[in-house]
Amino acid sequence: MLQINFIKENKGQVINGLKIRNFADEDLAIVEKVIAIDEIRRSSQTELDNSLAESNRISKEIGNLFKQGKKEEADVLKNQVTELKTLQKNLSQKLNEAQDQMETELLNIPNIPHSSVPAGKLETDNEVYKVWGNELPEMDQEALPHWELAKKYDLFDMELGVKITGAGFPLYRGKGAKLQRALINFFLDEADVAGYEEIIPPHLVNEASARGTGQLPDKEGQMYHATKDDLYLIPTAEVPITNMYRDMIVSEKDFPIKLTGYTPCFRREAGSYGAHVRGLNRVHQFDKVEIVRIEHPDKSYDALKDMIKHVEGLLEKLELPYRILRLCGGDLGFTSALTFDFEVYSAAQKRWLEVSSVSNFETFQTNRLKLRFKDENGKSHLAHSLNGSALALARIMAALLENNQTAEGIKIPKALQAYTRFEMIK
RNA sequence: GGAGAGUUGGCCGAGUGGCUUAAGGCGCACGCUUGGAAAGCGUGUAUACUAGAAAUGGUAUCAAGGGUUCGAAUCCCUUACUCUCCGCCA
Repeated sequence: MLQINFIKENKGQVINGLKIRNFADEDLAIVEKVIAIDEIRRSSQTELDNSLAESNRISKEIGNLFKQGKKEEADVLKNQVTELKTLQKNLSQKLNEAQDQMETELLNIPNIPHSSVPAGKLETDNEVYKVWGNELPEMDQEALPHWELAKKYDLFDMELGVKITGAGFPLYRGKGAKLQRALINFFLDEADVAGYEEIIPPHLVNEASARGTGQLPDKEGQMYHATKDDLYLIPTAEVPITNMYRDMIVSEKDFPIKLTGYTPCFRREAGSYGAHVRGLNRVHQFDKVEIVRIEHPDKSYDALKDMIKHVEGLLEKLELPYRILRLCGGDLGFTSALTFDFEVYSAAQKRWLEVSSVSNFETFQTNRLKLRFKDENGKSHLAHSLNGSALALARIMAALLENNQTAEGIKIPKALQAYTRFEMIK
């Protein structure tokens, strides 16, 4: 959520930002609208405060009069306060309405894209920021997609998942399960070396947390909801981990705050059909190691670069060809100011699979979280929050299986062998 | 799931309707004192919104929300959380 004062003071920048996000001209009116609501909010607040100050003053006087035994004079004043109260009731109703309206409107305004975000509407307009690997691996005709490989080597079983739960809940077994666990440990160890504190958070969160990171109210349908206890299954570790700092004022010295955590992630999102959602390409439950950072506003873009380096390191150690995209205005998430997506190339499917998304939210999340820091003068400011996947397992696994298949079996990259304790899936 | 006791500032803790502008202590910051330090003394020490160029004001906040009252940390209701005991349980 943007701050109203920011919108007021940077109206042109906000409108330009919305244009990069392909807002239609008539929808840009939201900016003027929210500013107008703010005017009403402020004038109602001033009026109400003045009236409250008046009744506070009179009430004190009544107390004094009672002490002096001047009951009749006090009764006159009592009536005055009673009159003020009806006025105050109206004013505070007006104020609440304006506040609610402003909140509703503000929730509809996305984050302002960073100046480097390219214009564009579709995925195809994303800017290719970097490609790693000299050429894309070629597979011969017999190369199998990962769902075939899984059958051949008994690595995971979608049908059993259906039997136990439903579509999109994979069951990993044997070397498939071990590979999964190896990847989690590998990613966590790498994050540890890079200075991230490891967290094991709750996997269900309350409404306030879901609101804090922006899953509610706009993405309600994407989360599984345990209605009896009103808890949500987390769609990513970002939610519980970032919410550790909800309603907090940290000290400037605490920066950088670097956290990592492995959790399963649960996503209800209605999938489409066909090959691109087959196997592990899109599932309701997958594992992910997330990295989260809370940073000083001056340092957040350095932090973003650092996070990109970290994710690159992971993919290079896994020897997976990848590319990095800078998302265009049309593809950029609602809450993000700048996002880089990582895609690995799946040779057998002959397509790129998104495995990581690294974003700087600037103050968009921290405003809702009320996550602030005190500077050296004791003034508080909103911190910047960032997060990224490092990495999402299901698709990494898919690419590993496909790209490393040989006539003898599936080779495990060197960096992972210490974790799997096998070199080949046969 | 049942019964009881709680929730006050950065922390501890007093406070049963107006004398609370939340006592007192600890911590922290600054100053005085000192050769230097400690002790001592003094001053200051929350958040949000709001008015103002600023200095400085106003309002709200004693877990959260609602109510009673001219006036609520204090009385009433609802909810959340914490602790103790019982039940269930890996």
